[in-house]
Amino acid sequence: MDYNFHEIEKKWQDYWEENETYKASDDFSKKKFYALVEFPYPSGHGLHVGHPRSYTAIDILARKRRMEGYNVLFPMGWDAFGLPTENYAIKHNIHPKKITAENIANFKRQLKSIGFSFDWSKEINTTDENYYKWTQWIFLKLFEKGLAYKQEMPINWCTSCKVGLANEEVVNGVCERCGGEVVQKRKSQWMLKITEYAQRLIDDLDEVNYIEKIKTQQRNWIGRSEGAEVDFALAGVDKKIRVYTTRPDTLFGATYMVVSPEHPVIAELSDKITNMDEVAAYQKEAAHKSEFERTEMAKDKTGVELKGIKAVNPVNGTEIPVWISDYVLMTYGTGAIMAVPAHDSRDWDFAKKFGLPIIEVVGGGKDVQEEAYTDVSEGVMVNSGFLTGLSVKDAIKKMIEYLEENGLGKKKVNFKLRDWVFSRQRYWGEPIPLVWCDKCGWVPVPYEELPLTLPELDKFAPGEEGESPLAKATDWINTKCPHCGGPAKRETDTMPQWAGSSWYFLRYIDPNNDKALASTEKLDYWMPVDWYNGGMEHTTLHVLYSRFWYKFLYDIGVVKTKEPYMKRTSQGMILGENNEKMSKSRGNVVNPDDVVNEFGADTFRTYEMFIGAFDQATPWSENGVRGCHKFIERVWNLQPMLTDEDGYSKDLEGLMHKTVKKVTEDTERMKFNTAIAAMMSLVNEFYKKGKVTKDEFKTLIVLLYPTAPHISEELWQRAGMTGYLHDAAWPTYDEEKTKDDSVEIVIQINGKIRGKLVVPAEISRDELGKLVCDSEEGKAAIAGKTVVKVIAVPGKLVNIVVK
RNA sequence: GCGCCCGUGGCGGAAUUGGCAGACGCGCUAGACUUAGGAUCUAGUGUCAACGACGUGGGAGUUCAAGUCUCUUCGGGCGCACCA
Repeated sequence: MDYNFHEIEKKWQDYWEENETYKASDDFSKKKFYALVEFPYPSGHGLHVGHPRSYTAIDILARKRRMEGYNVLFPMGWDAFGLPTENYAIKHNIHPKKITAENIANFKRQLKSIGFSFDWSKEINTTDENYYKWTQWIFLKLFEKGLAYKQEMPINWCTSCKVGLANEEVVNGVCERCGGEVVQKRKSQWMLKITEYAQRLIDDLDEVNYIEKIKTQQRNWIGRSEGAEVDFALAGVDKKIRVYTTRPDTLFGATYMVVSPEHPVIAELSDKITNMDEVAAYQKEAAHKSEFERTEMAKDKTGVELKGIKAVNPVNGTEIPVWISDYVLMTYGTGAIMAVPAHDSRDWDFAKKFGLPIIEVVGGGKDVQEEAYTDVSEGVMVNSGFLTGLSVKDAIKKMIEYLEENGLGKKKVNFKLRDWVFSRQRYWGEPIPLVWCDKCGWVPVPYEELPLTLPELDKFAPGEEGESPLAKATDWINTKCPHCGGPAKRETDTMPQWAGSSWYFLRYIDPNNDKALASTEKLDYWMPVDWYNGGMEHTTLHVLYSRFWYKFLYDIGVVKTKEPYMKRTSQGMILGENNEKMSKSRGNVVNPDDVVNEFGADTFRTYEMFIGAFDQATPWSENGVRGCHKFIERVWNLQPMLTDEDGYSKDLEGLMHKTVKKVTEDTERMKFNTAIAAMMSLVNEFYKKGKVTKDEFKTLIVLLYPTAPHISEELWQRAGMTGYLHDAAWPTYDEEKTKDDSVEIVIQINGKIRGKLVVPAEISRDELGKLVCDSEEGKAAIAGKTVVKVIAVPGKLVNIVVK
């Protein structure tokens, strides 16, 4: 009766597949549970041990929900458009479609070998024409509603991928994907107006149950701030410069202005500016700096005064100089600021460097000539005319009222979030279904002509200047305008990888529908996703983008809820044995195939969950894997200890109920490591006794089933239980029976442990105190001293304070 | 620089509301068995000058009682990074 996991795991994987055990039901009268994990990008490297950490966790929850009577949808698919495949295609001159198919086959084999309870009948692939037809459909809807627009603008250009990047894809000034240098390049790009949804993307976070860290990151990324726009007149010129400030209260302390080097006012005033050569040189210098250099330069401020120009402070009429500096960004606010060096550290640095005046307007801090006073929660306004004496909070309110009454400015909310750069000059992505007609402008490809499929090419590399590979497909490009019938050209840009993943969870619901992205009936039943787990790295990319698309689909009536995901959790990273990030170059990569072959899928799954706290990074340990394998084998070897007795034996009844409670609760809290520890302890108890009743064994393997499904099913069958384990119900526990009749109480004297006493569990505070004081241990401790106080905590301890 | 999280044995990590620190696993030690193995079972395993004392990065504080709360400091991680 050796534990032959190869045989057992194959047997049950085949059984589940043949019988479609985990197929979601179309019975919409049942309560539903939509469990979702991020679908993988099928790279050539195969599955990483990090993928199964997320998948096993949600698989455990999906299996538990089925046992609790839910109709569960737990699907899987492939996010298969993307650069690595395309780069491989370019290098080896193989069609990306072919590479994608091979990679998917490998991923699928690996996932199946681990025994996840995916409903494979719902499998999707973002590169399927019948899938991206609907990605294109959503894009056309966005275009129709004015949320997609083309604009010439400076974009983040990855010099290595030769592709434009969204702001979200630039990390520390380098490409998020390849680490290549990112420079600014002017290009005409398709943009999506995610900014129009900024406020709703913040507000509706209140309605969902994401872990707090994710909510915070989303809020920070959207970056809402409240303040005011203020117009500064220019002396002797009929022109105004508008600034945005979150601190209108400090307006009396504005001693100069700064506009960004790209600000249009500079060109408009070029005949008034007396040092235009110097200014132009600075503009040129700023334009040549890459994003990386601009952030590197953060320490030392540079700038040039616009000589011949003076602005007028609207509240006190003072004339103040105007400067240009690249610390002011054209992409935020109005591209111009009022500088208050006394209460802003950046302005302070600039003022000190260029000898500009510093006027204190909020009192109560240190000398503003020495340091900017920015934390003004306690401050009171000084030198500020009608604001003097007010708190900062009241001063902000009063100043906004004043500005609005006098037509000098108004209250304004700003966001850091920028519109989403949606064009990629690449082959392996969804073609943007638009046509350029010289007469009609941008015309959408008619819905009935979707999908607009990729043209067949034999070379996939982008042009040196970054033009799309599609630009070479002349037969494909030249077409007729759907509107006027005249000659027209297709858009050659494709969509970014985030397009397909922004709505994939909707397609799972109805993957073969050719009339709609999914039927309304099915969408209404299954949405929203009940529990979504994935990596932290997708918080400001995928999660934000997909929430935006979902809200748009809500607005046009496709879906009925405001938010796609009710709950979002995140797993920690699995590191190499040396505590470093797993990577080929570090030589510390663990291949899931090797673990499954040597120890089996059940051991692999158990270890993935036992490795450490689910949300924290933890190093891999082969000895840890062996420990879990030993546990699985110990469960197997309980078989000869099985008795014919029914029910729980008297001495283990409490422990059985406690274990059911612990595993049930810990699973819901994603404390998988402690749930497994509880099962290990239970098995240890069975070994100590040398026997286990049928019902005790049954409870154990039901609890173990979500974590280690193959061995559990096998043991269920071998023990002669009726039916199949996957049809069994999740065990219940009796709260009363989890409580012991008597408990051991710790006796403390002045906080030090001096003894222990077993007392009845149900006992009042007073009784407990008395009982302990009257006990031998208590008496001994008190002897010869005065009792000052007795603190009794039922079920825990009694602390006697003596003198 | 700002914001958030984390510092617990030789290691991974436990510890609802402040209430026996170190569950569970690894490793280590000893024993049993034996077809001699990376097998299995049993027992032990925080530290020390050891019937006691000390112990959750360091220092202070609140409390009858602190890993848990407060302040401070050091170390590590993540996020944002000139966002006005």
